[in-house]
Amino acid sequence: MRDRRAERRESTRAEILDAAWEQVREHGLAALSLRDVARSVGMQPPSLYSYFDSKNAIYDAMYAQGARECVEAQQALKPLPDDQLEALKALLHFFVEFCAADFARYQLLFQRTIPGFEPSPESFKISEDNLAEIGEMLARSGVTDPGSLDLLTALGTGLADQQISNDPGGDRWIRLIDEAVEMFYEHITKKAKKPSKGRRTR
Amino acid sequence: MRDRRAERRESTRAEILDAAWEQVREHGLAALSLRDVARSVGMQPPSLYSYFDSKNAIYDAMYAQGARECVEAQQALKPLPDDQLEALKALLHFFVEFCAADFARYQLLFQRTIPGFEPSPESFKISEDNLAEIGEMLARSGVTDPGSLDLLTALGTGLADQQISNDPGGDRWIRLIDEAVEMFYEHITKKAKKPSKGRRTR
DNA sequence: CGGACTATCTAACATAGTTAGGAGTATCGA
DNA sequence: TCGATACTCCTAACTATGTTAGATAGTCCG
Repeated sequence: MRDRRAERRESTRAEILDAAWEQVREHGLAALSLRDVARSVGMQPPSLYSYFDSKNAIYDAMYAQGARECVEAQQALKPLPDDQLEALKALLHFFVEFCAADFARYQLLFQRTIPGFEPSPESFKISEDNLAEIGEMLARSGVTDPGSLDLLTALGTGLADQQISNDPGGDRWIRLIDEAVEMFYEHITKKAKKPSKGRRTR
Repeated sequence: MRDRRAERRESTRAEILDAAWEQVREHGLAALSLRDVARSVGMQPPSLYSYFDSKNAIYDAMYAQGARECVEAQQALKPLPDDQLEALKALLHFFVEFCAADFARYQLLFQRTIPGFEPSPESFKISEDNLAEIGEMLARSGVTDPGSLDLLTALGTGLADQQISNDPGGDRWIRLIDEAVEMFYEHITKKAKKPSKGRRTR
């Protein structure tokens, strides 16, 4: 049975990634040490290279893993409430809470923290597809024009960033999500009514 | 003249910091290499230790420098427009553009990117005082309650983060600042009119 | 059993931050 | 002016990092 081998290999890979996540959650994303990872799975450092081509390959696998977790968490949202306002609230809650749940993962997925590391096209595609789907969800919730989409994105990332940076474990910014979405929703509905293109204000 | 020495020392420190900034802007904040810095100022690596206690001490000095730059850029805003809406716009423009102007500086000041580095109390105080002053400015512009302040903070950091992460050199999110502030301002003025504490919506 | 494949090891290399200790030079008090 | 002091800069070396090369043992298949 050749599968036995592949299976064992895959499980060792997973073990290594688990150890890496633990490391990274403990000491910071950029502080990942191959030697410590190796030690914690009972190997010598060079042995890791049978499973990953480099340290960045490990980061890449972690990125893909994190992105897949994001997809899963997002699937759990479906079906979205019919009410557009509620749907938006649900989406933003999902995003902020996903980010706040794991700082290292947040950094890996959404910040350019590690010099020399960029997710591989395959890994990045997971995020990209996910983003596209969120875009569709938003479109179905009435957010169509690019500007509004950017604005909502900024609002979401801002809430997530503040939450995880300044109140990890708390809910200071999470509590603001509903209010923020209401503000945003009122704004775009008003904008839709009077599409005064040439801005006259001031 | 003992001053001569101190002066020369100070100028060498500045030279080192300049080299460090260049490094960091080129290769990423976390990729700062003492050896390269030393080489670029014409020294051997250990010689840097006459000027800074450690690599983190260099980061700390850079942090202080960045924070001071932030203070300066902010002073240039005064006097703020009397009109509250315009004042808020000016403040957010200042912040987003300050962030977008230098990614490495942004990371150093506003993200926890480097494991093991925390700004020293003295350096952090610069940021803190600055933040306090921004708080006052906002209060004078009508943003008083903590929730609204947090909301605006999230909006600002979100715009800045999206701008510098996804459109460096462009103005995609900068263009949204005015709209975002208008949205926010309308929201808080409306909230002030009917302070319905117990939320009844939904 | 023999041969291929694979996982793992040890040894070693380059580079990183950092420390120790010494050589040379400017500064200051007497 | 002279000797002591302090300071700057150096070389050498230590530890830790990611990574490569090459050898060794174990496992699977014909």
